[in-house]
Amino acid sequence: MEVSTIRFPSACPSRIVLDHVTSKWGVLVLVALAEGTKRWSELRRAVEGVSEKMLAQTLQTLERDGLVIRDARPVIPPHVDYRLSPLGAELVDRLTPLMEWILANADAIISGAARGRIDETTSVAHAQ
Amino acid sequence: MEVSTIRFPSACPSRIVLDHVTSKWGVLVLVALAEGTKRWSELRRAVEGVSEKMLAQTLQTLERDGLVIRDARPVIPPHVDYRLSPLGAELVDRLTPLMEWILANADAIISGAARGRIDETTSVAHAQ
DNA sequence: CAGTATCCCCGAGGATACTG
DNA sequence: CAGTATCCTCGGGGATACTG
Repeated sequence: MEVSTIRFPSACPSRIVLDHVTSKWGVLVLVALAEGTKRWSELRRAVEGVSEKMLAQTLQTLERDGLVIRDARPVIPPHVDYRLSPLGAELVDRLTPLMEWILANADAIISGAARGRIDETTSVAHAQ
Repeated sequence: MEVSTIRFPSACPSRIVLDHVTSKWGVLVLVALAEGTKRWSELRRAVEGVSEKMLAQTLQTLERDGLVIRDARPVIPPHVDYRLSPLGAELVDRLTPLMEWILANADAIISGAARGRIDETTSVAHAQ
């Protein structure tokens, strides 16, 4: 269970990728695509609250990073599909457990019940 | 491997927690604390590039969420320790695989080599 | 349908100075 | 040492309008 010191030097590609992935909409888009290929309009609905500009920007970033694949079919009306690349799928595999944990624990955390969980392992903590 | 539709409704506690965790410094602080208890000054060094204001703010948010425990000892000079709560440790368990993956793949992603990995599963993709 | 193009605002976040 | 307090900037991100 030793994590052996994960370091993120500040001027490092890892910081950039971290920023892309943890950008406001990045995680949500990636998770939405975990279900499979989706069209633009489906994504807009799946990622509740995202604006057109932000969806476009997020998708472009993820595509440039090689995490998402854009498949535009030259028909009228336009038909564009987005899906995870193999690399993106790997990433989402690591993202999903995190998302499920957050969904499962969010209510307790926000309601403040989390402080009740500071049990045996805690003693004099945060006397503050 | 079916993820069975993870949904994040926009007006939901899960979005708030997600924002806290994926805040610019949230992930980095949590990962830094994965190694164990750390003092303020150690965190400042461990989380390279963080300002005092942002470190304080991030720690306060994480503490309010019950993910981090603050242990202030009333001595002079002041001595304050931060560590993960049991809940925070659970979260970090899900965070660590993600961070390690990002560290391992960041260079390839940023350099653009990622697009080379679009192999057999891809065919006509992103004619762009 | 699937996007750009613009304009604009607010607040996340940085720099600096100060304190118990 | 471990923080506040204050000021200020910059760009993330929203609203709206337009297009192939």
